[in-house]
Amino acid sequence: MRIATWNVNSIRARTERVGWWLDEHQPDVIAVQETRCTPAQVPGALFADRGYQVVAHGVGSRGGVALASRVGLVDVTLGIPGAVHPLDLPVSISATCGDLRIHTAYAPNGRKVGTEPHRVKLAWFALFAAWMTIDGVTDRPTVVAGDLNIAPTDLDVWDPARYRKRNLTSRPERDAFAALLETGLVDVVRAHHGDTRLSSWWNRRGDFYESDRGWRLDHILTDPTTAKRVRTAVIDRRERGVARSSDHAPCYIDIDPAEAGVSSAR
DNA sequence: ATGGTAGCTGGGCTA
Repeated sequence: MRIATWNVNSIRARTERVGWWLDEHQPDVIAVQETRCTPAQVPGALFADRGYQVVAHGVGSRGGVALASRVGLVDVTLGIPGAVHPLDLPVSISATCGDLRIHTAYAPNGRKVGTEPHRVKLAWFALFAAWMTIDGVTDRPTVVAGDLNIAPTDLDVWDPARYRKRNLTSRPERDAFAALLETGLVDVVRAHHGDTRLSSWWNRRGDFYESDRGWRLDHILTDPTTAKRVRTAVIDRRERGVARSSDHAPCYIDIDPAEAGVSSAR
């Protein structure tokens, strides 16, 4: 089972690249962030022609998420149940795909430490973590995949000292990320790459990609039992270097089948 | 510390 996540920075501008990538990498489920369109504007044939069901959430030209699956797509929840302004953001989708509970999110960017958008970002993380607990992340095979807009450690920033107190890398954001993990989730991409520096996003401006000045903002987390079944975890940085592609690289994991007779419930 | 680009939108904002 292959689960992918990709911030495409406009699904309409990226239809050709996403189609190529789906054909090449054949994910069973793909979580998409920054669709930058309404659910009705998501190009349906992109997914339907390849056998995927798709559900989307978002309000228009900014943000927006989608979840596409060819192994089933049921029990869908858009956003976080019960969230109220300013935390009722259309930035997450939860659904059951085959035997996996999948959550995708495009976390608020936060813009700048100390601002109102940054406070909303931190509060949204607390609420999202609570939603993960309520939905039972440790009770069934679960994957959380998306652009969480946090570089969780110094290994996830090209120049940690330069950005230590800045948006994406600040202490409060890293605490928020750690609190999300404390609901019972494992950062399986980091777990598969040891202490190597990793990036999933490179600023389009200047030569950030060419000089490998990037940040790891896109994440795939699983419950501990599923984490043991993860065979590979890949950040497809090559795709970031292709003409007319997104500023984020696609990421995916391959999950081995559960052993017969071994329950994943704990 | 600043500037650089891309996308949506039809000027400026967000990332």
